[in-house]
Amino acid sequence: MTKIIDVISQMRKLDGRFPKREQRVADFVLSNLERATRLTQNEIAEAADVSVATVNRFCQTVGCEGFRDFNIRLAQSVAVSLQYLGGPSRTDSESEQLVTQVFGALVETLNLARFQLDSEAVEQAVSVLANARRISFIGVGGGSANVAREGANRFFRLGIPTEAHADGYFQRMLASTLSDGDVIFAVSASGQPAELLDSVAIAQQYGAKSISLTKVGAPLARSVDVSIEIDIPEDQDIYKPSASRLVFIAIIDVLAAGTARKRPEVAKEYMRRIRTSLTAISEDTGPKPIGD
Amino acid sequence: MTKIIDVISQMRKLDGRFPKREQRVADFVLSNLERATRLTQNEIAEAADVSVATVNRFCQTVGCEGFRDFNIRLAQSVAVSLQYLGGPSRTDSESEQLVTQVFGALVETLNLARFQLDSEAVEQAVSVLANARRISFIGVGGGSANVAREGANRFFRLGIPTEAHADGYFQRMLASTLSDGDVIFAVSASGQPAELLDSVAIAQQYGAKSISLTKVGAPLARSVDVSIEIDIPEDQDIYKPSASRLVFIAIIDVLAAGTARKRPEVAKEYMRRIRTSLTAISEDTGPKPIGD
DNA sequence: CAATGCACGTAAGTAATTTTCACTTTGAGG
DNA sequence: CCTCAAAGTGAAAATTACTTACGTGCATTG
Repeated sequence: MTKIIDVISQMRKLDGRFPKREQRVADFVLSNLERATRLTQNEIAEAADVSVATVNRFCQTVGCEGFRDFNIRLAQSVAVSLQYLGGPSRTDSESEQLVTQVFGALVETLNLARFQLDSEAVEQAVSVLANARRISFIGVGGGSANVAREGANRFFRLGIPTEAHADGYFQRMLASTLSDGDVIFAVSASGQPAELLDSVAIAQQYGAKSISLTKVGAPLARSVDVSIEIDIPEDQDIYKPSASRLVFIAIIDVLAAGTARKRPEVAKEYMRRIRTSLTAISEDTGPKPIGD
Repeated sequence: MTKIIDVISQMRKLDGRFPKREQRVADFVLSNLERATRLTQNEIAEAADVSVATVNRFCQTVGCEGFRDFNIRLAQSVAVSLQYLGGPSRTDSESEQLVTQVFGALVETLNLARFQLDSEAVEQAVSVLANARRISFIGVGGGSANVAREGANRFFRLGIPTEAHADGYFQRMLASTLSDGDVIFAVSASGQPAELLDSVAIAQQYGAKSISLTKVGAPLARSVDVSIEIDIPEDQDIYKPSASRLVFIAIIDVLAAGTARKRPEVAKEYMRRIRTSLTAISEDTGPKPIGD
């Protein structure tokens, strides 16, 4: 059996060369793509005025195993096509384009970042965070400060005392109150602010562990115990949003999820609930640790 | 019958609140999305170790008419998701898997949100924002307050005076100082906080325009001039990565990008000024993300 | 004008889905 | 602790859908 990736193209390819009655089926399906998706074999047969068997044969001609298979593949092809077509008979308005552009850029950047993430660093960071008695997130400047707040907002839900500060002086003072078992988590898109470098140095001096989330090769990255580094091409077009903050927040999410998983009181519930598309979509590799 | 946009999100939304046996089905399907697509009802029942009837009921619980319907919808959702998740990256390491999971979920949610965005509302919001003399972002609770800050952080770069407040009393007082030409922008995941509703009402009373970013059908949404509404699977589970905030921020990005487009000269000049004020601080003068 | 091969529909056979119904569990209120 | 109502569940019947086998007809070719 030939493995067909996209039934719609396959139908188009064979269009005109189907046996007479099967051609009728093809005609009907191709001109009623969305509707055909919801119909049964019988209904399609009736609509195209052919026998049920012909419809079934049509499915096989097209490369599917039978109607069941065809139906699923058609639904998928249609769903994918609709993405590109932006829905039935809808012209993209300016604002729709805007939305598509911005979201597209974000998704693209997220994907890019995903493959840059050093999983070893993530693992180390998670292990530090999971054992933290207290986590102080620091960041300066609107964006990074917000990411720091987001971090505090996320980790306190895991039962770890957290705080976030954007004030450079306060950060330094705070750092000097940390000690063994505490963690200082510095966020910076540039990785250069002296406040952060100072604070990290002070915290380390008093025995706290340090983690940074910043760009590749930044001074900050070199000064911490665990460094998570991302190189995101900042769009020079000022009208395009910078995706870096979003990526940072996504990474915070990853760390939080990983930490939750490591915390015993949380782990069980977490394991049951956390479900995301990718593990599920890519064929499962082994017995799952998840079960009720 | 409820109109379901995306069964996967729907399943996630209800995850944890299904009847016991149906939950088993949900668990299985969510962890084997792609595979589930090709299985029959019987096979799924067997795999989840429940009766066929339960599987069928599960489909209805999720908002589908029956298994057939569910099967098709699932196939479509999966197909769409696969588009954005890139190739099947074989990851063995646990932390790599974690990264993929979290990022995958985020991307999926972003994608979902994108098609929900009412472009007309976006257009209206942009036009209001572009003509604003001043924008006050308000939000309460960790997440929404952060989104509000993010909004202020984004729009002040376009040369519009902005501010963000998370304090309910302050919000109300602030609202009473607004007037014609000002804009109050309320952010809320739930759309219910009295602080926000009050503030919006007060601001409107004094002639300010109001915009809200919240969930579909929320009280807040009904009380404003321009409402941007999104229905994302609520995170009942605090251990799950919360995509909703990310989506909100993405939408803020869209609005900011749209607004920037409407006032090109102004925005450019302000961005330049901000950039120079930053380069004065750090030695690096090369192009870099504006605002740490 | 056979003989051959393909196309097609009918109908039988098989499988999957939906519905029904009776039994169980759960939880609220005595 | 009991009782009752409501909700959840599986077995099996009923329905519906899909697949296959088979025979007819039609066109092409030798």
